[in-house]
Amino acid sequence: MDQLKQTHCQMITTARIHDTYAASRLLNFCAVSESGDVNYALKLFKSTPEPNSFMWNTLIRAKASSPNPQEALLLYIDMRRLGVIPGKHTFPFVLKACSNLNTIKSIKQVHAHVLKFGLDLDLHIVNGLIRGYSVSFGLDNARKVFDEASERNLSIWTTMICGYAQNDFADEAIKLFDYMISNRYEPNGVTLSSVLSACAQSGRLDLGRKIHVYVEEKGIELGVILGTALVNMYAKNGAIPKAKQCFDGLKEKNIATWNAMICGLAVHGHANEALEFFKTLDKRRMMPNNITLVGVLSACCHAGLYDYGCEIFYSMKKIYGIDPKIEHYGCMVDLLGRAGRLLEAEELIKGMVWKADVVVYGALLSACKEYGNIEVAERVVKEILVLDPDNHGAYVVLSNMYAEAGRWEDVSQRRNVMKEGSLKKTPGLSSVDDILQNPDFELPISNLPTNSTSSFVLLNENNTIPGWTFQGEVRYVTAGANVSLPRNGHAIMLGQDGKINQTFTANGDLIQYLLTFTLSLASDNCKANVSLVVSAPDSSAEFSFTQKYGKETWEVYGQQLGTWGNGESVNLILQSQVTDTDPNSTCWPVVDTLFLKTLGPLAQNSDNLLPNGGFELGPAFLDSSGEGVLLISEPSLVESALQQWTIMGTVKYINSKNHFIPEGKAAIEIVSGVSAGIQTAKTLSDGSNYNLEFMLGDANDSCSGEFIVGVGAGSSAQNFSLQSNGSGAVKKYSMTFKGGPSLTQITFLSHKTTQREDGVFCGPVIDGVVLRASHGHKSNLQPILIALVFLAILQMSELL
DNA sequence: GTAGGGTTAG
Repeated sequence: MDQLKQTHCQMITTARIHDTYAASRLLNFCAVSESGDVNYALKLFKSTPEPNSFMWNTLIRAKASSPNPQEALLLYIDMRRLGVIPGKHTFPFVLKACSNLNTIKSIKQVHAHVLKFGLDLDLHIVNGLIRGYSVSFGLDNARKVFDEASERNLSIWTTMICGYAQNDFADEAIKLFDYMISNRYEPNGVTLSSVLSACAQSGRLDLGRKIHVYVEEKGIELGVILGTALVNMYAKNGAIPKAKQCFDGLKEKNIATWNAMICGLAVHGHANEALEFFKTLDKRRMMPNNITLVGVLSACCHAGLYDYGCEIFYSMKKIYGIDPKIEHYGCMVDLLGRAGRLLEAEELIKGMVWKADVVVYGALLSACKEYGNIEVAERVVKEILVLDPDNHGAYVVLSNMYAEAGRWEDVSQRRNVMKEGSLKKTPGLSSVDDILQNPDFELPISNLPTNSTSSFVLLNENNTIPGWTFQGEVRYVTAGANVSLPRNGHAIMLGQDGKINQTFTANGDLIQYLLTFTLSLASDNCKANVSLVVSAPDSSAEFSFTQKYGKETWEVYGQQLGTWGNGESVNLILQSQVTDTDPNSTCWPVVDTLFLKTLGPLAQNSDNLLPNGGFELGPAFLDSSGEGVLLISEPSLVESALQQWTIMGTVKYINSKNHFIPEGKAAIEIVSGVSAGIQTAKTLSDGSNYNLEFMLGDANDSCSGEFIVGVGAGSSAQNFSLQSNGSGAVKKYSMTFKGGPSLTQITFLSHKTTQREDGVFCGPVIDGVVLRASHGHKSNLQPILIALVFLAILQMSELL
């Protein structure tokens, strides 16, 4: 800076300072260099009569990574006010500022400006947008930018993968990584750091190992970040010796590397070793940070080291200069709670400068449960419900505590409070509830023979099953050598005239109930044609095995039971039905793992005329529904399990956990071949132009071949095809059509039958169906984005 | 003359 100042003087005395180009070089050094001085840069800037866009960019860049990133945004606003046109270098810095801001969410407004200046094709800017949305405005938006990018490079893939990993969507991160590999991109160390983090979160030691081998084979340098990610991956997955080996082998370590080791050891019950590592930090002249102390305190919790934990907690400010944050208090509440010091824990929470959150209270509630302290638990539950009115878990814990203490009146009172809706559900959101009793038949029958060799025990009046009533031949099935069930355990076989039923009470204003369940057959060598009939007061559907739609011996089905209001009593009946008599048949239906999901009123989406065009609203996925949930033919819009769509043939409702989904968390795979598909209808204005957008893809389920989907909209029809190699691809299509006089129908029908190599029927994936009024002129700016621009300009002018 | 993506947490 000394030399720079001398040069600056020379430039002033020789009037060269008026050469804006030369002045900008001075500014650049001050603003960007490690040995620079941002304040000096600001003075220089202010003394420049007409700073050019380079100077603006440089200053915005400096402020974007400063402790006050909002100053970068204010500079950008000044720049606009003075009429300086931002360029392709401006927005990466402005977007960086958005990403670095913790509180103000400005990404959407900046996005609007990017569009306004026509810079949305620039890859650096696309990257900045994805990053910005990932940290502040939701992954769905980030993914939308990613999906709609005209072109992608490794950085963009990496940013999106990192976005998932950092937001705890490890499975999504890994899925996208797989997809990236299938698109033949070669990951580098930056990409792999994020993927390793995802492997650590989701227990993917297998993939983590492969990445380690890949890194070694490719000679990718194990720098401190990639090295730390690797150590963390091994440590979190419990491969402690391997973690240590990597740790020792790293040339460079920082505090994060040590934290990965300490936290990994703490989590896996090696508390004392974690503390040993912690004590070694001193010798390595490494300074612990707040995360280190979280690890140390949690190690103390796990090992019950009450005194040492307290010592660390009460001296951390003095010794390490770290103020205890809510995370540290969380550990302490846990530590005190485990030691039975519930009142002290409660006092500790009251004394915090932060507002206690659900995690802190949750730790205390667990301790209350452990020690049976109902008095404290009641106070804690009250606090939890203030913070999170929908927290059923807290009620359940308290209710169980009453039950354990024999306070049955309190139990039923609690239940009533829940039913009367002091725990109100938010409309439009779905929830999965424990509405049914014994829904997976794991509460055993009254006289389950302990050493019985029989896997099928006949129910009778002395041998009943909790929660259910039954008639006819009903058998209690236990998984074993000759019976396989979704979660092992138990299930119910419905034999001759077999029927089970259960009554539950609807709670909430007109809520729709969707049932998911698994169905298998008691013998895989079936002659007779037997089906299962599931019925409720307003609906009935018949399920039978016709084709193989998954690799398991059971299949998962979804059905809408009906819509009921508060207090209505619903009788759910499951019974066998013989459609082709064979008295020697042993081929009866076996049902298991029933799951009820409720859906509130349908939310309207302003930029899509079709509600549920993304198929996000449908039946629940079971843990065992890796192959998706089958929806059978249902011609009624009102009775369909897939909101707003009728079903032809059989379609599979698939989720992002187990399949490649073009958008959001769920999609439809048309599996039963020719003329199977989905249909919806909408009142449109007669003769007006509309635009229908949708995505056609494959589910990454090895379903390969040519997919042909016929799309009908009003009186228009068109075929769309996709050559699938079954590894997760998607194509976006659109078509225009005219609205009809009454209801206009929109139909997606498969024109081909496809089978996987293992014989399983499969087919095209449909997702992201968007219907919009078309305004005639061709614009690649979508209406929503145009609206966004106007909104943003309005907001910006308010700021000014 | 200016630019992008990464590790650790109750």
